[in-house]
Amino acid sequence: MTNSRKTKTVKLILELFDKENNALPVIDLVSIFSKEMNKTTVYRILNRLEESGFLHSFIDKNGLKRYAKGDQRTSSLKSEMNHPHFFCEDCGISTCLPLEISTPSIPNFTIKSSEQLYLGHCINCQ
Amino acid sequence: MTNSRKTKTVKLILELFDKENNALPVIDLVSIFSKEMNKTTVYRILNRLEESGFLHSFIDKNGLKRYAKGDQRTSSLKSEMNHPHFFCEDCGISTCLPLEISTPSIPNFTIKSSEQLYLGHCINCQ
DNA sequence: CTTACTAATGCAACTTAGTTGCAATAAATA
DNA sequence: TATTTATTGCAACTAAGTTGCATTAGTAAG
Repeated sequence: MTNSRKTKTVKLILELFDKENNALPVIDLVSIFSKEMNKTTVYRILNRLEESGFLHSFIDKNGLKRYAKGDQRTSSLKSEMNHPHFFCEDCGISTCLPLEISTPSIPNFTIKSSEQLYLGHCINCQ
Repeated sequence: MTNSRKTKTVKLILELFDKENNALPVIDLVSIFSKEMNKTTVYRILNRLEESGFLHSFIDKNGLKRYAKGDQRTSSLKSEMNHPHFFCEDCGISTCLPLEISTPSIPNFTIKSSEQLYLGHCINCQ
């Protein structure tokens, strides 16, 4: 955490993820904070928070980048380590799923990691 | 197959996928065929070929749309029905993996389908 | 509590993937 | 061969994300 300054803008984003359990698209965060900071700043802060392990990201069904809290790389919690995400086709929310991913072994391929996205309906959209 | 004309451009794309077993990004197809057809045409033909079930698509790790042959929805081949894809982090090729996907059941979620992408190294990049 | 250093920000301009409207073209079929 | 209309080309657009650079503001040293 050497090269990391607790600026006002960083604090705002950290506060939001403190209470936000879903994975949010960057463009949504840009508009949420459009009054407080520039979109470039949002992109760069998210990038840094991912590098430092506070957030992780994935590409959703629409090709949009989403961020959620937690470190997929170094967490000691197995379910956090490399988990699938869920995407509600009705309301568009996306969450982390507390499941472990089993990596298959396939001849001719060396598999290092995976991205798994489950699509369907969340509890509010049944 | 009612509303589908065998135009020169459609034939070119069908021919390519006839010998292409990997999943190709649309932008690559656009540049491959830049002499033969407009990029709008490429997008629209791919769209139609997916609707008609000749191709299927997914979003890759970079958020780019890729197409590969085969129908994920109605195939009688189980491995073709809803399968994971592989993405080589070295050379960027992407292929379908002949594996079945097991959909987990999770309280509060109704899961309809999934997108699974495995990342690593292909046989040429070991 | 100043000063100096430099990470972080804002802004504007840019890139890249993908989309849209519309007039022109060319398959299909009658 | 004529007619119908799916398909195409083109140009202009949208939307997500990136880059360069001058300015601002955390932070740590004095």
